[in-house]
Amino acid sequence: MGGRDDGQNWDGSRSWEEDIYWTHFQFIHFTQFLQTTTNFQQQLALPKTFSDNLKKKLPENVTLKGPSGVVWNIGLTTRDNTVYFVDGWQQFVNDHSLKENDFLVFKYNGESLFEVLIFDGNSFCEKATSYFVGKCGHAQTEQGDSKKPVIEVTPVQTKKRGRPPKSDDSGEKLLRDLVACNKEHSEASTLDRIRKEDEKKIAESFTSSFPYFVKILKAGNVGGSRTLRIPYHFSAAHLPDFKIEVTLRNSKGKCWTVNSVPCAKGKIIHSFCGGWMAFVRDNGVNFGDTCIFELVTNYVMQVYIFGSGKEGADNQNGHVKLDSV
DNA sequence: CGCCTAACTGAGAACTCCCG
DNA sequence: CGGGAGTTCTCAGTTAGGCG
Repeated sequence: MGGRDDGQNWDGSRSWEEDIYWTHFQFIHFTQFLQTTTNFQQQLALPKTFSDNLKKKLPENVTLKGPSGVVWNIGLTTRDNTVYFVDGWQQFVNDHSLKENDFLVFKYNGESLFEVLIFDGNSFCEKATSYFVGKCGHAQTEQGDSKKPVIEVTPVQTKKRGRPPKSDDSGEKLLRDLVACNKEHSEASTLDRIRKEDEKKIAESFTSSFPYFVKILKAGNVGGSRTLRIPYHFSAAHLPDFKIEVTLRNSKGKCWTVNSVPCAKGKIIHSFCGGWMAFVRDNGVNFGDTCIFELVTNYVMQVYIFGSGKEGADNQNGHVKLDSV
């Protein structure tokens, strides 16, 4: 994206392709590198090409939506024909711990919303912590009085089903307490909503040419029944209606064999059981951790583990573990 | 709009295995 | 042989969506 090397003319005459792009495309993307010479901690200049084509449509206040789904209200100002993010931008920078050489990808929806992806300028990979801002106590929300980020309240899933946690369940209560300790916005969301939203966001942010599913582990997955239910659609699409052995492989290449059993009458809904606990133990997986299961070949799954719910004391420091084990 | 059913999930009971 | 750990199976509960 953004590659414009064909010497187009930006002083008023646009090619028809450009005209269609700027007038008809629903989403416009651009990137910005953060350089201390541009004083990015205080403000961020929008690309002139972008603002020249859009500035009449830009409102005075816009919304930045970070990878975590949390949104920030940002004020715009124009100086010397350049549009800047100003009011609220500093908060966004602080909350995401942005530093020099990081680069951001903005997706503008044509109204007032910019969705932002954040990349580390050294590793050229996305900043994993950006997905947990505002959820693990990382965001300094109390600083910004009127510009506190807020959890965007959206329908979680088109098919949100399942039993809510019992109020007196000790395991759930423990996890609920842990989450409450680590996040600023705990009052607004039920544990299930948070979990489903997280699963959805992680699933959306994770891309693979292989089929995959995301699970945030509950206490029962690593204790209790010591099983892991595979989502219906994944089971139906990729697994047979009989018991199989699935190989789970971590990033070090170490493998575990896990029994995958269809556990609902007449339906292909698999659960991991035999061998699952060995995988949990050997990889130090705890409840609250997020696992991505990527089906790389027949019954061989690459597993990525993101620790988020465990070791609450660690997370209070703002260090979100991102270890694909 | 209300009812009904299918889809989906979590929880835990029941069962099996293994080790001391 | 008993107890604990691990595995399998079933049930209860919620909700989206179809239908009258």
